[in-house]
Amino acid sequence: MAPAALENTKETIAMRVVDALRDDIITMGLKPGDVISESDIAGRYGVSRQPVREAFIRLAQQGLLLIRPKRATVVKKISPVGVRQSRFIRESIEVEIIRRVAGQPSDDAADVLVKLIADQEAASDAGDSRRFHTLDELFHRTLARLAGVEYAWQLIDDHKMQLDRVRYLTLGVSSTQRAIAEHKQIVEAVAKADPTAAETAMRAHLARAELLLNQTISDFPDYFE
Amino acid sequence: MAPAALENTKETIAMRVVDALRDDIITMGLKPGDVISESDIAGRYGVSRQPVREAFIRLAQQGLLLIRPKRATVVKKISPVGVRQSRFIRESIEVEIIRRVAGQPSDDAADVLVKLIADQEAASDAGDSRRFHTLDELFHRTLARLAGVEYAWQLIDDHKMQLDRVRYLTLGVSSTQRAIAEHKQIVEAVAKADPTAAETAMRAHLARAELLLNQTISDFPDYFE
DNA sequence: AATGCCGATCTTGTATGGAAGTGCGCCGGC
DNA sequence: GCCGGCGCACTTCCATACAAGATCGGCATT
Repeated sequence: MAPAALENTKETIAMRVVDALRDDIITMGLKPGDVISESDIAGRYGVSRQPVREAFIRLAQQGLLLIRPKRATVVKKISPVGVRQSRFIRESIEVEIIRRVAGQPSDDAADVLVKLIADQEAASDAGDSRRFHTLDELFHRTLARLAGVEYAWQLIDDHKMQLDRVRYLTLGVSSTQRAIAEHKQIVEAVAKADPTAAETAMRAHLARAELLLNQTISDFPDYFE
Repeated sequence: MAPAALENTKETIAMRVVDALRDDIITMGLKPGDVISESDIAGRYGVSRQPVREAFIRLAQQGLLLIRPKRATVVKKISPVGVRQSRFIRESIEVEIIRRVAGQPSDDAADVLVKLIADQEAASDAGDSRRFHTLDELFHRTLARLAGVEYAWQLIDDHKMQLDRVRYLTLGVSSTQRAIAEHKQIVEAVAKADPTAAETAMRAHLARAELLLNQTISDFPDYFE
C-alpha cells in the first residue's frame, strides 16, 4: 500500500492520522477484526508512535477501534445491536425534527428541500452513488437546521459511523431511486404542513435501513460480532 | 488541595486520571473557564505528563475540556445552546421510550417503577438530594431498559455531562417533591397503557429543566459562554 | 508617551527508550 | 503422543527529553 503521505493539512499530525485512519476504516480499507499496532501504523505513515497512539485513543472513543490494554488494538467489529440502537436514536431525533419542521413551515423551507432532491436525482442518474450519499446526508442535516437543532445533528454524526460502515458495504445495492421517492414524500408532507404524515414518511424512510442491515449481515458475517 | 492519590483501581493511570478529573469538573472543583496544564495536573497527582495528556484528549472529546493547541487547556464553559440541544436529544429519545413502554405494558414494569418512586420519596424525606439524583437517573435508565434500548441510554450518558454540571449547581434548589409527583404521573400513564398521556407527562417533566437552566445562568453567569 | 520588536517562559506536540503485561510456541518431562 | 512450564516476541503503557508555536512583558526607538 502507498505510504499515503497524510496530505490533508490539519494542525497536528495526530489529527491527520485520525482522519486518515477513520477514512480507511469506514471505506473498509481496514476491515472489522483487523489487528493493528501503533508501530505498524506509525511506520506506514512515517511518523512516530506518539501521535498514532493519540489517534487510537480518539478513534476508540468513537467506537471504531477497540484497545485491549497491553494486548493489541483491533478494528472493532460492527455490533448489530449497536447499529439498531443507533438507528433507534436517530429515528427518535429525526421524527422530532420532522414534526417541528412540518409544524411550523416556512415557505422557502420546501424550496430548499426540493432543490436538494433535484440534485440527488442528477447524482442518481449519473450513477454517482458516492455523491448521492453526500447529498442524502445533506438532506437530513438541512432538516435539522430548519428545525433549529443543527448542533444536534453533529451529535448524531458521532454515533452514525457504525451505520456508515454498513452503508459503504451496500453502496451499489441500495436503491437511490426509492430513497428519492421517499424524500419526496417527506417534503410533500412538510409542504402540506402535516406533521403526522411527515412522521409516517420519515419512519418508513428510516425503516429501510433495517433491511439493508440484515442483508449485509448475511453477506459479510465476519464483519459483525 | 490534597494530592488525591487516585485511589480507584482502574487498569491504567490514564483512566484513573480521567475519572478523577471528570469528577472534579462535574462537582465544580474545577470551574468552567479554569486554565489547567498537563504538567500542572501531572504534578498534582504525582504522575508524568503522558497519561494526563491522554486524559485531556478523552475529556476534550467528551466536551468537558477545550484543548487550544500550543496555547493552553481550559475547562469548557457551559454552552446554553449545547445544553438545550442536549435536552432536545434527550427529550426526543425519552418520549420514544415512554411511548414504547406505555404501548406494550408488562405487569411487573409498573411494579418496578412504583418501587423506585418509593425509594425516591425516602431519599427526599431524608433530605439526601445526592441519593435522589442517583435514583432519578436510575428511574430514567430503567425506562430505557424496559423499552429494550438500555444501550441507547449509555449513549445519552455521554452527552449528559453538560446537564449534570448544571444540575450540580442546583442541587439544593430543585424540588424533589415535584419531580416525584411527575414521576408518579408518568408511571400512572404507563399503568393505564396510555402512550399519549405518558408522552405528555414526560415532556412536562423534562420541560422543568429549562427553568433550572435559566435560573442557573443568571446565578452563575461566569460559568456560561 | 506611544509603539513595535524581541526574547524569556509558558504551553502543547512529537520522538524515543524502556517497563510491564500478555500470548504463543518451543521444548522437556511424563 | 500428550501435557505443562518457560522464555521470547509482541503489544500497549509510561517516563523523559526535546521541538515548536504562542503569550506577555520589558525595552529600545520614535
